[in-house]
Amino acid sequence: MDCPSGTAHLLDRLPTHRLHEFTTLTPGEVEQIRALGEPPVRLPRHGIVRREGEPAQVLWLLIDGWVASSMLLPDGERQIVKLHLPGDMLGTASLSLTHAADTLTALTAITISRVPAAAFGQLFMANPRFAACMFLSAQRERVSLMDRLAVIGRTSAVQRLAALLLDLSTRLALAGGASAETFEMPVTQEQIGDYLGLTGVHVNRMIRQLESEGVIVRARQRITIAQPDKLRRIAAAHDREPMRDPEWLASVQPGV
Amino acid sequence: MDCPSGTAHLLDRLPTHRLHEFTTLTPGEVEQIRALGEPPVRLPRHGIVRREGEPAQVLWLLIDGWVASSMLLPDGERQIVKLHLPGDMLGTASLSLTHAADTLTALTAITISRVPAAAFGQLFMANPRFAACMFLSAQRERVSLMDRLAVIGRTSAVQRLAALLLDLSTRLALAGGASAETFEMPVTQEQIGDYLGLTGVHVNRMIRQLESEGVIVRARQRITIAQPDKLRRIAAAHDREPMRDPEWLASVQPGV
DNA sequence: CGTGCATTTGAGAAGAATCAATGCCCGTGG
DNA sequence: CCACGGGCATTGATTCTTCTCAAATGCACG
Repeated sequence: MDCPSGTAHLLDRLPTHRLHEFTTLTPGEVEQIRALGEPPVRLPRHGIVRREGEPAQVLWLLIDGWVASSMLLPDGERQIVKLHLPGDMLGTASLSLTHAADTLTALTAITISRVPAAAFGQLFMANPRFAACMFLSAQRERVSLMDRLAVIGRTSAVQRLAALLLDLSTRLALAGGASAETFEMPVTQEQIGDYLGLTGVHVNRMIRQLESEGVIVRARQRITIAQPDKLRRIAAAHDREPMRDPEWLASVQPGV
Repeated sequence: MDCPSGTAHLLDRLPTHRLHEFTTLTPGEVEQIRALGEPPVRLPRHGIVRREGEPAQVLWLLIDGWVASSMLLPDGERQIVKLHLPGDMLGTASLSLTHAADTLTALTAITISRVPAAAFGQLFMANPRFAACMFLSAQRERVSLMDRLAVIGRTSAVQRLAALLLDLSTRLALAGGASAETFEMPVTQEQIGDYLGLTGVHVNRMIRQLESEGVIVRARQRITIAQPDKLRRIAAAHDREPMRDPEWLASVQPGV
């Protein structure tokens, strides 16, 4: 309709599994969400989607590639707060602020579609089912952050690494359908350190430890979880089951 | 109307500053929210509001007292994920799950009012302004957790302690109106440790360090921040400005 | 076939945990 | 009114994990 750039078709590649996490949205609703996005844009690795401190009234749909959400501390240290995979919405947390709290950096070449907060907000106010999904999604992200807090605050370096590997494995499996025992990890060890609250050097030692114990196998940045059970035993993380179709959400009929 | 217990009037004491964080709700809307709550109940110190793993489709309004939201790790370690103050809603993150992720423990004697998720959900679906406030509130909590992740992952023990003291001070100030340079901290040093990812012993050493440097003064559990600027310099935390009245939220008229 | 980023390895230092003992405050019961 | 007990706070000595600094190696890409 109003898409001269010819990249709008890329939006069709947007993975929708995250949209159906709490209830199955209708095709019409999914289309409404897709329609929020501006024509997708590609960004190279290391490209910056937006920097912390910038105005926060925007968000993005991540169609392809990995993005890190990170925060800079005054003393120059960096904490990676979340690793975004395709299908994720970026920048939603900062919608609650005037200025963005996190920096969004492309870890690989990426394809994203920008969504103005106003457009998002209008759909939110107009479609309660969409609103409920976004609300529950935000709450689910809170739980993930709570889990991460527990991991970083209370577990050892190997445990943290194990938790990360398992988390990525399950999230990639949800996105791809298959069970992701082997996957690419397009991040440097220093970035893993920034994610886990460790130094890159120490991350290296922990990786080699898991490797030497035969728990994982590596070939370049491709990781294979050779002994999932052992890895789970090390990580000691919780299984979280999302609440699907709570009665109050299911009680409203889809608008279209 | 249907309040035989005689404690419903306690709901009038519910601090409402958290409800007006993103837009000023009408008195009618505030009343709708209050009406969600069942007659308030008191619980003694150490009382457990709900345990992790229990069904999650409930939440609570905290009318008075302090509550810790904590998670237990398989190896017995505890992480306190959030300290709730009066006016907070408890249990909202776990609404996205079938089983609660966190345990809610009374740190002082408390007064709370239970809200079934169904009642909350119905208001959410019926009133988009309420929904928007709850959504933004959840996103704001995410930002807080992100900040905490950065603090725990990337800063030293004193810095973490300083950040906690400042956070409590500002939150209490928001609740009470006054600038809270002096306040009661009804938590043991071990609980502070569980919150900061440290041991109680080490928390003690850090407290005494701040004390010996004259940054804070203590009398029992009463803390006075003697040198706020110095404490801020130590903590190196970010100021976060909430987004008030985004256009999309303001564009919908209050129902009543 | 360099050149530059990332990984790997080692040695020593620092920060926080652990273990253990002592002190303090306060409520309780004799 | 005072002795007693329990929960916290405080302190010291020691250990452990992780960081820091530094150097060497490896790998991909132009």
